[in-house]
This record gives sequence, C-alpha cells and structure tokens, in this order.
Amino acid sequence: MPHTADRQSTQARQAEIIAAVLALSASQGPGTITTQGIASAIGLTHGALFKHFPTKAALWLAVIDWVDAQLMTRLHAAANDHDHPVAALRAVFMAHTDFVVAHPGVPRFIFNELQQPEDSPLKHRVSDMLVRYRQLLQARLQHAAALGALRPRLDLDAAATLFIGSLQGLVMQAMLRGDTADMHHAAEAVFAIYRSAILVELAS
Amino acid sequence: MPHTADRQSTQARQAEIIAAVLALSASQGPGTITTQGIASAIGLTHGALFKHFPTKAALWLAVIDWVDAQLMTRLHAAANDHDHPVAALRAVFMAHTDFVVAHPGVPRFIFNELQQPEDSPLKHRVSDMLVRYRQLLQARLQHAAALGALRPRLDLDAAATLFIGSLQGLVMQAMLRGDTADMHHAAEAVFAIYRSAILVELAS
DNA sequence: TAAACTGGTAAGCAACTACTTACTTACTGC
DNA sequence: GCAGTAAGTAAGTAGTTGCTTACCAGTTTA
Repeated sequence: MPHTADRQSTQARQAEIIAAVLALSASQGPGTITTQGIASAIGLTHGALFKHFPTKAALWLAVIDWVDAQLMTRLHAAANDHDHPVAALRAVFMAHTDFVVAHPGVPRFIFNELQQPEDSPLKHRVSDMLVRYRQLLQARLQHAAALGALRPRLDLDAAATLFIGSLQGLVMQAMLRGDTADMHHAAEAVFAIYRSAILVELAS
Repeated sequence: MPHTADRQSTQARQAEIIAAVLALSASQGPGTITTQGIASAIGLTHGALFKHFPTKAALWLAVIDWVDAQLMTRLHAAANDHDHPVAALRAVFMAHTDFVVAHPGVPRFIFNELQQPEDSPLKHRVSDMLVRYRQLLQARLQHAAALGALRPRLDLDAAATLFIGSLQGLVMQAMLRGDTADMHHAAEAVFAIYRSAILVELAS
C-alpha cells in the first residue's frame, strides 16, 4: 500500500512549501536547501513539488514575494501607527526586530540572495524591496527634519543607511549566538543610541 | 605534448589559491564556487588543487585564516596609530572600509560562513574573530568613557554592535550597487553620525 | 647516480541535484 | 455516474561536484 499524502490544493501546498523553505533556512542555511529536502520536510515526494512550482527558481521567487508582502505590511503598519516621525521610526525598528524573531530564516534567506553578485531576478527583487524600505525611512526622516527634531546638518541618506545597518548588526549577532531570544531587548538599546545620533540636542 | 603549468612551491600555490577564492567570491558568490572553478581560474588542473589542500573545507579554513590575519593586523595598526580613543575608533572604521574596498570578496565570504547555522569549525573561526574585533572596540570605548568623552549612560555593548552593524550596512549597500567605488565617502558620512551618537554633547 | 620527493596531468567514480516521465488516485462539474 | 483534471507516487536521467587513482617529469638528497 503506497501511502499517499493527503491531497491539498496547490494554493495551500504553495504556502506550506514556502513556510518549509523559511524553516529550513533557519536550521540549515538557504544555500544548502535542496528540493529533496523541502519535499521530505513536508512529507511529500520530490516529484510532487514540481506540481506546485515549475522550477526551484520560481519557488525562490515566491519566498521572496512572501517576505516582501509580510515584512513591508508590518513596517508600514508600525510606521502609520504614530504621528510623530521619530516615534514611527522606533516602531519600524522594533517591528522589524520582532519579525526577525518570529521568522529567523528570513534574514538568512535575504542575505543569501543579496550575496549573489550576478544581476539575477531574485537579487533585483530583494534590492527593490530595500529601495522601498529606504523610502519609508526617508519620508519619516524628512518629516522629522521639517519639525526641527533632527540635528541641523544631518545627512539623511547616511542616517537611513545607519538605521538598516544597525538592524543588520543585531541580526548578525543573533545569528552568531544561534538564538534570537534576547534580540528585542538588544534592539531597544541600539535604537536608543541611534535616536540620540539623529535627534537635535536638548538642553538638559 | 601535455602542457604542464609551471611548477610552484606549495606555499606559493596556496597563496595563489586563496587569492583566487576571494576573487571568485567577489564575482560569483562564495556558495557557488567549485574546486573546478578555482583550478581553472589559476590555470591549473582540478586534481592539482588537492596537492595543496587535502579537502575543500581545509581550503575554506585557510581563506578565513588569511582574512583574519590581514584584517585584524590592519585594524590594530589603525587603532594604535592614535592616542585618543575616538580618533582610534574612526581610524578602525576607515581601515575596515578600505580593506573591504581592496578585497570585495571578503565580506561575501565571511557572511556566507556566518549564515551557516550548524556549528561548523569555519563558523566558529569567524565568530572568534568577531569576538576579538569587539574586544578591540570595547577597549577604546572604555578608554573614551574614562576620559569623559562619551555620553554618561552610554551602553558600550550596544555601541560596539552599532559600530559593526553600520559597517555591515555600508557593505551591504555596496554589494547591492555592485561596486565599492563610493564606499570611502559614504563611510565618512556614516561614521560622523555614529560619532555624534556616542560623544558627550558639547556646548555649541 | 640512483632513490625519493614534489607538483603536475588525465581520467574516472560515487554521490547528489534539479527536473522529467509514466502512471495512479481522488475530487468536481455536467 | 462518469469524464476530465488536479495532486500524488516511483523511477529514472543528465549534469555536476568533491575527491581519488595511476601515471609522469623535474628537483633534491643520500
């Protein structure tokens, strides 16, 4: 009796497959994930995968699209939750951190694509997402500058780079230690420093 | 007539091979580098590689050792060039930037190893290097704090994370754009912000 | 001068990977 | 209730990868 997995709609399977890829990214590194590995992680035959994605590249693209939609939605929601732009930046910082804690495979997957020097469609997608991320930040930074909340001659471009870079530093530290447990706490400490880097000096 | 490559000492070949790996890292991503690719990049037979390194893993380890020795030497030299700890931090920041500009394959290679979630000896080596990097930074930060140059309740641990993270952010941006041309300039802008994040506020 | 060593070649091997093919089984609409 | 389709299996295939083996030619050394 050849035990067949319970039939599922392509839509449901695609979601399941994407989730499996991100789970595997967290536990074994995205570069070494094989279609075989994905299939057996879900309890499916290797061949069955290709009923739902034509190629591995198409699957990889779907993963990026999922991350893009999920992350950007949360970041925008966090930003729009606050009227004051600096409060919005803090909310974005923490929302990003919490997303990484919830999905530890995501940064590994994204870094992996960014590393590819060839101008693959995958890398272009990721790069596109980062452009929109910067736009989100720039809008709040410009708003804050208009309010007079920022240092007079602050380089807003460099400030955006530092924002994203400090998140990367936190993520890398978490990857090194192997757990994301304390990340929320560390993120608050790092953002506090970032905040004092961009804010206009207050009379104490 | 089977054209044989000119004989070279193992030591010379090892250096050549390591350089080739880093060059390939810059142009094609470390995860996709094959022993075949390395061999033909030097103009050597595939089999000849294994006269100089027993396994690919041993070669990878040698690359990390090379990076470790080169980078840490430069960073310490830069730091020891300045008496004032904040000047030393700036010198380290720029020395690191210049090293990445000179060897664009290095950050790709290092990131690739950090991504591996398994506790491989490779990852352990990299993680060890980063511990020593943090020690270098912490020493200067503590010195600066003792001089009263830093903000009163600055979290030195978070400050070190932000230092390394901002470098990573710069590197990532350069990787996205595909060239490291403007990196030195961007690094100066980012460090200026970092500096104002940690320095005690001056009466203007 | 012969023996040992060293760095090179060329060919092959076992394992693995993405993907295909031929076939089976369950669900759905008419 | 049955035809068509969608989701599954099992086996294969072609290409690649890390590494080995057998052999060869200079150089060093005893």
